[in-house]
Amino acid sequence: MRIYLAGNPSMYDYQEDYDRLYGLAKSAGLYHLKVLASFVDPKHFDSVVDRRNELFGSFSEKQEIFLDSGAFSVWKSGKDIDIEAYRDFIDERIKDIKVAVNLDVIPSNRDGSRATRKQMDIAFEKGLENFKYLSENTKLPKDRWIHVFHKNDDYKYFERILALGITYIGLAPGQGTSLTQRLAFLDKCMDYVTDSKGYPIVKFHGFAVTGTKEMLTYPWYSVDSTSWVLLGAYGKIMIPKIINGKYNYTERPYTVAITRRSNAKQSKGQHYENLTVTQRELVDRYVEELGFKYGVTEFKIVDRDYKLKSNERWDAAYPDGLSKRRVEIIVEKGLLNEYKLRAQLNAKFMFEVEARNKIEYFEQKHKYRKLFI
DNA sequence: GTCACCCGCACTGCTGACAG
DNA sequence: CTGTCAGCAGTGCGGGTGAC
Repeated sequence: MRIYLAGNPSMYDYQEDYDRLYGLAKSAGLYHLKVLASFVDPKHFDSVVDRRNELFGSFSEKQEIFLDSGAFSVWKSGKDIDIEAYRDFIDERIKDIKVAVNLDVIPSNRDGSRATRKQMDIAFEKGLENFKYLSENTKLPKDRWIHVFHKNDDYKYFERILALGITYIGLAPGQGTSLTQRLAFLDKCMDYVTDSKGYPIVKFHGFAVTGTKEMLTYPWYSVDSTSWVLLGAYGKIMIPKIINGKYNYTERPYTVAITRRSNAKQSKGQHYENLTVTQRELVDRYVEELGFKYGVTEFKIVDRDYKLKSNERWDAAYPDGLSKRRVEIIVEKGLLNEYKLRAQLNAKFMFEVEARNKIEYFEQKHKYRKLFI
């Protein structure tokens, strides 16, 4: 399974961040840094390529970019994507694109009402037309185009998709739905993309498959995940469980909140400061082994109209609700005060999952959920 | 003709919602 | 956490209007 890192484009603003990320991927035994970029944010795509170029020279195989068309988010904003612009974008950057997502047509109405069967059929056919157009009119070969099957799509569409010889299918369980619903959707999809024994018959990609549970339950060819950045943004770091004295990357990791501003501090056991001495030692060891530092951060209360210095930032709330605010002073950069560093540390977990979660894992474990129940 | 006032328009900046 | 974007308020300018 390939894990494409999705998420905050500003992760690639600085070379040192890219270098550290690549270093961590390499330390997990991976040869490629895999990144998901979206057509709607060309700057993201280009800065990822620039950073790679700076590290390895003008062209290198050390990176794979998964290009998302962004059809869903653009549709949500009420706009349309120009298919010719998408085609040109791809041809201009063909060297750096490993795989691209078809410009799918979203069937449901923007006001949230459910589309009729007829509207869905039309949207599906339109999506297939786009697939045909893009795979025939760009330099990207057909087997590197993904066609997406959405949460509310009719399962009969799978037969059409497969009959057209599409060999890479995206499964989109949808955001905001519960884990149970997501797993139910994916179980059903497995009837179409795997054989009777549960082995994949085509490649399939899991869109926004963020949880370890989903990642490890199905024989994905690839997934994309934002959890490394998001957890980092929420002030958390991912620490692998230790089983028989070794780090384990097939179980859900501990997520430990470490920032002093974090609200998770109140919820029991989740915050670094609430861990037992032994647990804390394990976290410290992991952080140190990966070459990260906690850093030093201090707080002070100031007037509302205080002007921040370059090493300062506002803390979330106004402590007295009126004239005063709290400022965080970054004395030394580290995991405590830099979300990018936390995200990088979290990416290491992803890299290790990917390095271990080869197809053999599924063969040995005899795959997907249905068989476990 | 001059002045005060009003209104529309473009622009700026703030805020909240939302996504990655 | 950070960036983006829509929506809204505030500002400032120019032109039109009416009172004197």
